Amino acid sequence: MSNQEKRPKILYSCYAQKSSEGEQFIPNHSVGLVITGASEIFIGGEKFVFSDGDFRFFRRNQLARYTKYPPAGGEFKSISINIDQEILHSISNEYDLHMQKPNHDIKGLALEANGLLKNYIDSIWPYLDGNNEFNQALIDLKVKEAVMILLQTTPILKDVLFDFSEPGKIDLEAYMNANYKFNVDINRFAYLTGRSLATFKRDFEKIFNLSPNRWLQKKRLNDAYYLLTEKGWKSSDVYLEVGFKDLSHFSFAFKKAYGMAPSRVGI
DNA sequence: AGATCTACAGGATTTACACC
DNA sequence: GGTGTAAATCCTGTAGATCT
Repeated sequence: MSNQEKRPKILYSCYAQKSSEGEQFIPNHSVGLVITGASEIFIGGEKFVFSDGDFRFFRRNQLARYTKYPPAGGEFKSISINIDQEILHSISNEYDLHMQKPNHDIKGLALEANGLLKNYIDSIWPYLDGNNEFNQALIDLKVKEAVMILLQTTPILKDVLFDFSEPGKIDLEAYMNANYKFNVDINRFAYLTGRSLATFKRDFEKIFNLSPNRWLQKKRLNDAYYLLTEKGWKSSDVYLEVGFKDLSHFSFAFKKAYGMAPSRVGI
């Protein structure tokens, strides 16, 4: 029951803001290029830095926190190609390619900027402006081409690309403590820890004695309390940092938990 | 301006029940 | 036992109003 969301397979991003931060769930393997600007990406304790002309690969099923920096007076530009499971399955069947042994060490990779990749990206350009005008089969071929180039230039990725396993039942306590700041829904946490929604909630209750959302909010409010009292942050800076989406709800929840409004706690 | 409160839709949790 | 589903209930996220 992996929830397939509709996202374009070939994506051109362009940001002019001073620096943009965010967090994102990466559902599919992706390969791409930073055209101008720089980006920092944190995935599972690892930090990746990419800038102009760097090719990169990211493994699927990961939570990432990123910051994009446009060059002085310019825009951050990048291209990424989403490699979905369907296409990988068909390549696996067609060319009899299979994973030898699972490689979980690779979360992301800087790829060598060779001629194959450069020419491939050049050939992608026509696909970027005409929105949905392109035949799906044509786009699928381009994604397929990307996979073949990756296999040719970076053979170790074979054990990542053709790893079709779903996330196993991993240690819930460790995973949640490492990733609770990601403001993603419970369904996703359940999938990423290898459980159905029902089992996830039951296991969660056993370990933490709280339902997932209550525990998440307690954790986040705890962090907020620390930042407000020890670090002297303003509540308008804190609420996003700890994973709340809205200042009004943050102050409401905070007051309910600590008995006073966040702006009064630090004093 | 930032901070707080209120009301409501939709998402999350609880409860109950069927399956193996 | 452990597991998935459905309905009722509860709660969070959100917009807009109000306060400081």
